[in-house]
Amino acid sequence: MPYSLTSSSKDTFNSALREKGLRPTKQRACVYGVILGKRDHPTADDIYDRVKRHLPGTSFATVYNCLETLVGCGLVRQVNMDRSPTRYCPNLTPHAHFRCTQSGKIYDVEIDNNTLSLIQALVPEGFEAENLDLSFSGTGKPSDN
Amino acid sequence: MPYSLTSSSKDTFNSALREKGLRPTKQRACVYGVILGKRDHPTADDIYDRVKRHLPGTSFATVYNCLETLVGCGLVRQVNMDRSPTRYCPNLTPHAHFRCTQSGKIYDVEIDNNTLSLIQALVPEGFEAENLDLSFSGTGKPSDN
DNA sequence: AGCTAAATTGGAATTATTCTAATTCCTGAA
DNA sequence: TTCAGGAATTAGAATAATTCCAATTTAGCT
Repeated sequence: MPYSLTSSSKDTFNSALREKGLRPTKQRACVYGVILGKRDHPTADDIYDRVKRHLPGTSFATVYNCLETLVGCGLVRQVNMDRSPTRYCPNLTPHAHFRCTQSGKIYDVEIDNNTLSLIQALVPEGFEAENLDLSFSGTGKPSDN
Repeated sequence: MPYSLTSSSKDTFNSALREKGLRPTKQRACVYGVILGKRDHPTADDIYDRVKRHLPGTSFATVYNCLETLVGCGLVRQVNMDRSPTRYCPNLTPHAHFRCTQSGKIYDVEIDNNTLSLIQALVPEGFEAENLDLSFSGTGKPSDN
């Protein structure tokens, strides 16, 4: 049973890939689907497990390939926290991350426009920032412990 | 010829370690010294090379151990940019980092107090941030290319 | 000086990720 | 519709950064 995307996310998916001349394969759709389906900032490993439930033959290399492709198409974001395995996130709005050092859980943190523009203004003259990463770590919700 | 710290940084070093009941060994002093001596955000590998020039017998494990200790004492900061090797920085003031994707160089970026407090205010109710990481990547100074 | 815990050492182990070469799959031109 | 050629996937090997481990050395007390 291949993973089924909703028709709206399938459109997003198809056009993002076609725009880059890439093929919307079932593996890519599945990887995208599992990331959209459970927005818990899964690692490549988590994603591999979930994808295998839908497409049992899928290899690790394919999961990594698909993730790279999806990131390249702007469909998902990579979230790197310290040295821990990379996590993936379908939230494309500008936002920060908070990691609870006790539970390891990662939460999205909204960035309001005012703060966002002040942050962007930190970049010195002559530098051009394409990417910004903001993350916090500390103790999270009491329910995490 | 063991690395010699200036007397003021030697004081900082000694008291930071003593405060935690740790010993100010020559390897630790040397690792701290090379990080202070060339503030170019070196990797563990870079640090290893530099330390070996002063204390030839030093092992990789020791460099990692020392770095962990120094970070734990608050003498240096770890800088993680994406998946690249961890870098180390003796600048303890609140600051962000900018990585030039062409040259790989990392620059410190000051954060003014106003922006800093707005960033801290992003952390939701009930969460307690101990750490904040802000980094940019993009094209840096023309001289880098 | 001698004891004890802390630190260092070299090398093996681990872990996430990337690479490689072979195979399979799509797509579009004939 | 077939088939050629590029794109994607696959399994497994390779890599790179970091951590672990057991043995040895060192430093700071008594």
